[in-house]
Amino acid sequence: MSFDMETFLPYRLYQAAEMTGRAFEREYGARYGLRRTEWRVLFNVGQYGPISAVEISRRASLEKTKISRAVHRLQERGWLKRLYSKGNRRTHDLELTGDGRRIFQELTLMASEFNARFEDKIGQNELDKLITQLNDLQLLDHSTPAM
Amino acid sequence: MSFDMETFLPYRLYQAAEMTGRAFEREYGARYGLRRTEWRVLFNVGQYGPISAVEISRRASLEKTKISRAVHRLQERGWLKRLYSKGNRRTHDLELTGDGRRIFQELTLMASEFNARFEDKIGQNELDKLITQLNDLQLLDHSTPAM
DNA sequence: ATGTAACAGTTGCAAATGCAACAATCAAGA
DNA sequence: TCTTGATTGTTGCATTTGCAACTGTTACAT
Repeated sequence: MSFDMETFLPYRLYQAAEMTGRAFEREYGARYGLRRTEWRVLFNVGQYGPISAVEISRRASLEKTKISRAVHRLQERGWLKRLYSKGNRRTHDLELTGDGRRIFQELTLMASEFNARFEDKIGQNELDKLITQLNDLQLLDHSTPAM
Repeated sequence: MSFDMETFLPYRLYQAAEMTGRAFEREYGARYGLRRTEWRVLFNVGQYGPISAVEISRRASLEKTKISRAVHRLQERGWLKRLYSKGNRRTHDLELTGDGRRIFQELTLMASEFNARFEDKIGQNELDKLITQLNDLQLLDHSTPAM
């Protein structure tokens, strides 16, 4: 009876993710034909690449089938390539192409401008604190089933 | 170059929402056959009902087609009913049935237990502040297309 | 009152997603 | 070596979603 849904974490976070995600999508979506899954993969490869799909999955909490499909599409566009050089033939690392890096730079610029819009609304300290706490949350996620 | 994706709000929030949402889903999903959209609607009707679909859409940042479909399914299960009593025939309020209220109580119990697990991990204040700010921004955003 | 726009809810359909199953590869012990 | 189990990535298929278009209703300006 005393429970207030507005304090319920999954509900709140979904709301916030939905609002910010859609807002950002309106900006980049018009410019590039990028889906949300695709820029998430692109960002990960851009920032952490060369990196494998599984590693992206772990980092970004993305399902591996999503990644697999996003990689194919990004590859078709020539923004991403696979590195088969490793000894392990189950996996391969992913890396941005020249075009991919160019898009990545533009996107990160948009992203930091987007972030900046909230910084003065929330206050840098609160934002930093929140992000740190969200990072800690990830450690609690032990049993990712099919990812 | 100085941009760190881990500070990017839509990315971070998506991760956190995904992690917590899935974790909670593993608990209630086994017990009831509820999808995420459905419990969101159920929660809103339970807490704010009688309430219309549009009002839920505004509150919960849920697309109205999602709500429409979720309402149909919840109605089939007998957890939710429509109130046609109002003068305005475009819309109607939604309300939980007796069964619906029972489920709602069980779910809110699970939800507050779930929250309790994270209480010391995340600052409710920061999240509250963020959501409030996001809500304020959404009011200025008149171009929400189909919601 | 009448036409026009806005609104609430629904539906059609293409696209995205989730989950299980799969093939290929590797690891590690009997 | 051989076998069992894990790992990585991919596909098949059913379900869910997003977006636009639609119906029916109301508001509102002229």
